[in-house]
Amino acid sequence: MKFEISHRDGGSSARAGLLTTDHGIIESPFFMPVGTAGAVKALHVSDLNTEIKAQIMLSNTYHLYLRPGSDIVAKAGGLHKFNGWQKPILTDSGGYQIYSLGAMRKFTDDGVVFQSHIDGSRHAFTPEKAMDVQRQLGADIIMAFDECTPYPCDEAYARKSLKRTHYWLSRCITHFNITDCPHGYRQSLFPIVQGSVYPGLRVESAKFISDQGAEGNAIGGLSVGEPASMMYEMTALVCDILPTDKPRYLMGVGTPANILESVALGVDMFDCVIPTRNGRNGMLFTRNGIINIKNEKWKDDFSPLEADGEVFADQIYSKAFLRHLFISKEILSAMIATTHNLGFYIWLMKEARKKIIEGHFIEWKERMVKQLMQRL
RNA sequence: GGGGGGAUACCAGAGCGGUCAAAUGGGGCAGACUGUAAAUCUGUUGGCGCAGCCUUCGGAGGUUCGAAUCCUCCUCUCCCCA
Repeated sequence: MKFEISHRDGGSSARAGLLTTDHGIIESPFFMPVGTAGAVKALHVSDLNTEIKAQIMLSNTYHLYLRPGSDIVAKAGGLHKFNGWQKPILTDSGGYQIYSLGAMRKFTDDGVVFQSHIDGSRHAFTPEKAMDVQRQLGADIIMAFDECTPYPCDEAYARKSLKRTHYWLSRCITHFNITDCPHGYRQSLFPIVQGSVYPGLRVESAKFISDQGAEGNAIGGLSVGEPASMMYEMTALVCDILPTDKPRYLMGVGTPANILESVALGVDMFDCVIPTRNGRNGMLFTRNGIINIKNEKWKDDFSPLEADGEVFADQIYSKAFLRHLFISKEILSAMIATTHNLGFYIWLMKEARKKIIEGHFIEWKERMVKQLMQRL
């Protein structure tokens, strides 16, 4: 994998670059649509590729491990062959999913013992296991096995957890280095900075992560309920320490505003379920602001979803029609909303990149943040 | 013609003397959702000067301290037999 920064914004830490993988080149900064179980919900890979023009998708180790099983995906020849997506893929290690299980899991220093949310069966994940499974799945970028701390989280626990995440990282790297991708192309391992909302821990973690010399670095444990200002503060702190010449990935973020603010801080990669999940629940992100398409006010608004939108659904469908589909619980409602929202997110990243290259990202960002987050 | 049910809030449908402004669904309206246990979940759905009051359970009377709940008549419905 290769990362080359071509442009830097004058008024912020934003940068534009190219990330090269064995499945293609990605223009940064970029957003990764989330396809938890190997598919972006309500979407064909052809639409993700041709219409939405996503450059990379994200998938999940935890989910694919439980179902259909990483051996099945490996037998298919890896996730790209299994789901038909030929561009780059990133898999999350499963740390976050297991954290989300709440009472159904238990962390130990060796790893995590958890129960499947599907059938309650018991499983154990260790750093080595997370590497093995991700080798089998065959994503271009794989993530270290970490513990995502909740918010709030007391400092003592955050410190203990951080120590564990760092210990696990060492084991991930060791195991990663003695294994190979069984599908004949290269994979990169990204470590994850933790430390909750404690500056001291974040700095310590960012230094430790930087010292690993990975091809890219991630910031985790944010956007878990803390105030946005705190998230930006931690992100800024960490970005100042992480290597400049390596891609930075802010995990799980976020709203259009969150993303633009973080791009300004020097983040290159994002993923979030908001455009897909909220889309399925009737929330549309548009260039003028946020729409709850289920609201009565749209019932006779026959204007297109997004007059200047680049995705076919933006032009073809009206707000009133999409509202009708949602109210009628038609499957197409989820497809249209997902297509629109992801199209919007990808467009937003492309615009951000353009503004960085032009050198006036920050002014544009200020204007967009206000505009994009207002409720229509 | 004879016999037997039933009429409850937008709809369906509980309640069968006080704890009922009235269960539960659906529908309506609104909100939430940030490395997806989510095509999910939550709130709300008679009125008002809203920790209280007012008007509601087909209509009109009546019994009772007190009725959606009991009695009488009326109206409308549904079912069975001729």
